[in-house]
Amino acid sequence: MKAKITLKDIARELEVSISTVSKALKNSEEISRDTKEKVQAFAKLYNYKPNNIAISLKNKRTKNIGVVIPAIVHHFFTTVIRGIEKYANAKGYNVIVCLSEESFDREVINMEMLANGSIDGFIMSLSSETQQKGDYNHLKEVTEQGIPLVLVDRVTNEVDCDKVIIDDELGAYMATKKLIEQGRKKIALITTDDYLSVSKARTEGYRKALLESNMDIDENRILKLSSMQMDEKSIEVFFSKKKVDAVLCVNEIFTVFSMRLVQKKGLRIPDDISFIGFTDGVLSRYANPSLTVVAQHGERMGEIAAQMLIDKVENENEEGNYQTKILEPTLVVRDSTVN
Amino acid sequence: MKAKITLKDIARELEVSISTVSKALKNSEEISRDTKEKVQAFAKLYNYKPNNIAISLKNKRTKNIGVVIPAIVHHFFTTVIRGIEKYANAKGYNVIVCLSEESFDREVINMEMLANGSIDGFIMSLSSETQQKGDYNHLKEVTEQGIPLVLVDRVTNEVDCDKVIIDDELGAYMATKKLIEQGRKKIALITTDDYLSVSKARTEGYRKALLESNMDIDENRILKLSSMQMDEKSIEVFFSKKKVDAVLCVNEIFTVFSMRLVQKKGLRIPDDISFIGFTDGVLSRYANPSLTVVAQHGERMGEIAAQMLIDKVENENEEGNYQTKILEPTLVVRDSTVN
DNA sequence: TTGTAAGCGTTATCAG
DNA sequence: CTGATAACGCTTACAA
Repeated sequence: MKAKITLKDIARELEVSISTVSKALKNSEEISRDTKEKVQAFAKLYNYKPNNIAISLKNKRTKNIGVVIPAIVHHFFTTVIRGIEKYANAKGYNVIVCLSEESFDREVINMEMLANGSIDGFIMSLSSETQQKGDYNHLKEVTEQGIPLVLVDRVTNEVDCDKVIIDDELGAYMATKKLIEQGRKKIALITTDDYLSVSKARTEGYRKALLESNMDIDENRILKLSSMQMDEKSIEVFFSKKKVDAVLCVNEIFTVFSMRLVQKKGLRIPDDISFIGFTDGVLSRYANPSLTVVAQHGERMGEIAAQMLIDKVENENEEGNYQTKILEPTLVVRDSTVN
Repeated sequence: MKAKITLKDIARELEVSISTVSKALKNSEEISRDTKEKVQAFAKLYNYKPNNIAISLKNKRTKNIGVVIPAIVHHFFTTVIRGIEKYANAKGYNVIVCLSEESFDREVINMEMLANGSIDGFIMSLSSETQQKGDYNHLKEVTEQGIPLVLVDRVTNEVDCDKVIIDDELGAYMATKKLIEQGRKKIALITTDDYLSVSKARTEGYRKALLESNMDIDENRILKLSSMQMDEKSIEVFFSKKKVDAVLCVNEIFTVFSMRLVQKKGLRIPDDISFIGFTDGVLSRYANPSLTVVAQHGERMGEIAAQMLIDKVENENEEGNYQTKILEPTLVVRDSTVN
């Protein structure tokens, strides 16, 4: 086992000073061609690589960005991470991922862990428990410390920082409009509790589209479920009681589960009943029939968030002056709606 | 903006030395009750938290573990990460995730980036390109440097280190046996190129089960696809040409896609044709019909890997002496097979 | 009981 | 052209 070699080691072996080695490796003008060659050759031979930690301490820059998200077994978040990784890596940054698992406490703990010097900035999406509590002190603290923060998808107005979201209201509006255009009269909405910022916006888009078409909103056709776990029972009860000819769901899983349910009852999709979901993931693509969805462009969101963050990290002058980037959702039409 | 406070700041304000502050905060016996109280109160007031980077430099321990995986938009890897996070966080470690995106070069770059002091150890799963090339020098290098490494799922014999895998051969064997027991005679296998360690093992399990039941192996019933992208065309061609009554696929996507295909041709699942896939993810759970799968217990694998790694990190004495943990797969029977 | 100093690996400033 | 020194923030012998 050959342990990592340091500047000191090189200096000792070559009988020069540490600073000479440091400069030589940086190809400094100050150092003679001779010495530089000697040092560089030696360094290459022993595969010298500067120690990141030491550099971080010196520069007060870690080149790490902290990502705190509620869950990772969700296709959407997975694409966001991918986008972040892509941009961050290209810029020489590493991504430290922490999962809050929808828990407020875990979110706080993770942030504190990272805020003590481990990262240069945060990208995060709020846990549902945090949104429910409405307690954002942990976010305010990091921003007050001057650590840049970018909120993605699940955001709040209570914190001043950069944000990247998609226009969820518009997405739901587009989807609902689509269903109306296809002549659907009884359009249901399966969503989660309103404290989730995105669900709330989607519900509004749904209402807006109905109102605009002079269709009345039947509150009985709106099913609100917990965002924490999959509540299959409630969905079953819902479909056994309500007669609807179209359904908009706020995520893939609700949609696919519902589709299977109504198919078992003998309904044909999209002939008897249409479905539109949110998130353009594998579930949608490979469902049977394939699912029409509102695509959220998670990867793009991740990239933009990373870009905004790294911008702030590298130009600390432009503090304040926060932006909210709103991406347009896209309707991806597949077989669960009439074409 | 109140920037982070350091020991130095506290020392200056309280007019004591830095080491006194350090000791006081650690409740050292050496320090008088008075001073300790004063220092601790002040520290609490200004919310002092030690700087992780400085501590890392001092201890030569980062409390970070590096995870390099081929992809994140794969349910299986996602569960592995979750398992790693769970154990690592409980032990006070952060997880730095890097994606190789199935590319050898990205794998190498990421590892080099992290190996220069950013992490205490690696958990990784080989990219398919790496397995194809068979070039493992980047892994050997880190182990030679004394950085602990745990390989997960996609492993190689060429590198001496801890490993966690599931018994893929057994999984495929169990699945195939199941199909045979149900009276299936023409069992197809949809897999990926053999250089992927897991695919190879699964193919062997499939063969073994057939041989054991004195069924002959029709090579035409084995379809090998690229592991890099989803090759829908080939699957379509395959099913248009072959008559089979059961299919074992090495992942969820192949399975679900195939199921939809044959359903469109009017076949009924599982009456006319049965399906078994690998990976117990959302796709399987919410497919129609729900999918019988070989569960790989990714989360458990992640936890075990994290445990093995942190063990090695914290007891560097027990170097060498590598183990390979082999988990048993489980057959999760759902509706795509006769029960 | 408190403080000084060295060290972790680098870089930057300044003197030689 | 080269090297000593200080500094980043912290810990820990060792002095005082």
